[in-house]
Amino acid sequence: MANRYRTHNCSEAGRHIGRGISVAGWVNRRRDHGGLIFIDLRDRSGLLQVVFNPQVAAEAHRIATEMRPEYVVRITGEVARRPAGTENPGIPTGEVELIAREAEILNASRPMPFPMSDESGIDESVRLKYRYLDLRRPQMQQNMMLRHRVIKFIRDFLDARGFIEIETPILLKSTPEGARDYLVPSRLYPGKFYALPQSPQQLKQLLMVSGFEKYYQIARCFRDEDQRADRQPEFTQLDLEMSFVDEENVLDLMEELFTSLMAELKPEIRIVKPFPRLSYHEVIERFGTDKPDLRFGLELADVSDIVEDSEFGVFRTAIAGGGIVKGFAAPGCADYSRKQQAELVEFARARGGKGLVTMAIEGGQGGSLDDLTLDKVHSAVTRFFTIDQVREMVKRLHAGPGDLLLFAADKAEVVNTVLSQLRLEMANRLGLTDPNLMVFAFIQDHPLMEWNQEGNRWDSMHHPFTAPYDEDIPLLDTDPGRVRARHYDFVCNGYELSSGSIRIHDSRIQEKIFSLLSYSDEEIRERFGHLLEALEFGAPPHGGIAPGIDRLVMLLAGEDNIREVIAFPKTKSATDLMTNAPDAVSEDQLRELHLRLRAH
RNA sequence: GGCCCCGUAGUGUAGCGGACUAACAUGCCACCCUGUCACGGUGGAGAUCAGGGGUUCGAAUCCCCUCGGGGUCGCCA
Repeated sequence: MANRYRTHNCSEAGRHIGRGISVAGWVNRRRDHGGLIFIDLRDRSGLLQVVFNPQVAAEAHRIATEMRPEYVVRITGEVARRPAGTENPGIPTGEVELIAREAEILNASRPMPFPMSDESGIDESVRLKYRYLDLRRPQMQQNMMLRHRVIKFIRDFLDARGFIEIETPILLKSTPEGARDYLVPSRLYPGKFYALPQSPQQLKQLLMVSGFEKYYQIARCFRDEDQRADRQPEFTQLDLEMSFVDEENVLDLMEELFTSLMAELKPEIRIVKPFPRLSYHEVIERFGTDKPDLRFGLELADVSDIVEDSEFGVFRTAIAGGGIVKGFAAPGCADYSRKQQAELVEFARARGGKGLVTMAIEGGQGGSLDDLTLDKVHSAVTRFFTIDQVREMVKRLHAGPGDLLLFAADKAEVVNTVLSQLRLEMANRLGLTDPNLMVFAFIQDHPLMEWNQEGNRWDSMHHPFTAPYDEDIPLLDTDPGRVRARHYDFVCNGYELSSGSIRIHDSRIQEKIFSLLSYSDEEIRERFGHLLEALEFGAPPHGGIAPGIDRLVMLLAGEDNIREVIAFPKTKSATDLMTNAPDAVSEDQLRELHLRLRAH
């Protein structure tokens, strides 16, 4: 698009040698030689060197002396091949340069609060305060473009398969279960509130009742919970729902979508096909978490049966108290120093463990277990075990000489939390987290409900609309904890990318679930009446999934927090450092909304 | 809500009880420089050491509180 500002962008210059062009952009760098001045001009497409020669264009040269980094300028001149020997192989346009004839400063700039080019760590609060400048940096520009391409790919992919994108409201009714809602007070109805969607869950099910059959939406979701590196108060999901499908249809679609997306956008990253499908119980057992990083082994193993009769009181007590003892082997780490091992113990304590038992097996890697003697087992607690017990443990962990064995003993949840994190830590230390490998996997067969000790009732593991397997339905009356959900998680490299399920389309089963969850008839009618009613008007069997876009783009971009792929993210404490939101509002605004602030 | 890490010129760091009148790099300003590309050279300005309180003869440095940023457990159907 040629206009009064420019005829071409920087990256196109190489194709117009010998011709006159105009370009516009930001001054990336100025090199003033007293006579000659060089400017690296930057626009979205890249860099182009501009030469100002006082003998070629005195006025343009004079203007160039006033230019400073990040000034916005327009330059007209001729594209020329650079003199032999002065080419710069470091930039794509390094073969050519623009000989300036005419220059105009469109806007000046104050000095930058932080460097645009330097990749070194700038305090994130400074970046967030000047986010519009942070986004000017090439790295952030790339992240945003990648995000755009991911979303564009998803839209094209689903459109080609007959999906319809439908927007759903941002102002909804609050549903107190699940995450904490963001609330919006109603002006017209004193004392009443809208809630922002935690996800368009119920709406997309209703769209299935409407007969759209294949729906999707790039949906903004809001959850008022504490933040993490991979969690923001508002985030974006690919929300998707289909009618007349079973699990395989949804999972196959996901596998096809993500396989083709990777091939198109990140061909250099390897993936594993077909995507592994593992049961919930299996991944908890093997990895201690429901979102395992499958790029490496270091699998956990339960050794409770081996050590329950050992002389080691800590293990015996844990097991006697209903707990377990699990461990895994860190290959080649038997030479960890006392201090390094103490670090690991501290790591475990910081994550809720009472401690950690380390056991170094002396000897070269690959050595035989038969030669193992207790004096080659270096641990503070070696004396409590027989050589047979140690051999069994080593064998159970698929370990051998040269390895460092790590054990935790406690309630199962604590052991799994500690060891799953320690597993990631050791993988990082051992360099096993390959950035060019993404292992997508599906986790299935979660329990439908879990017992809530404090509330003395059953809670949904996922949400109350998840269907149980048909064959497990009788268990709803006898043993609800054993009912398996037609639920699936989609995980990648230790992140939960997505949750989904086949939904309940039978109002009687839906009512039964609600009553098991200890909702009163009135609560059910009040909160879910519209959904139950809808299920009575010819609701088709349906199911869906909702991959998190932020986490996906984060993984594709090689970033380790989602703020790097969100244009204007909030801090860990849910504030916006640029606009200073949230902020107080005027008394007038409050009055209009029928609100009065409580003293704290 | 718990635990942990961080806060020193615009930016990134050093300094970790006295030699600090706070150093280095970069950025900024001025001057010099016609083939640089992280251009080079000379000179200069720039810091209530996050804020408050305490310990000490003496605090950027040690302790406590607060604020801000980050990580994590709980939480996130």
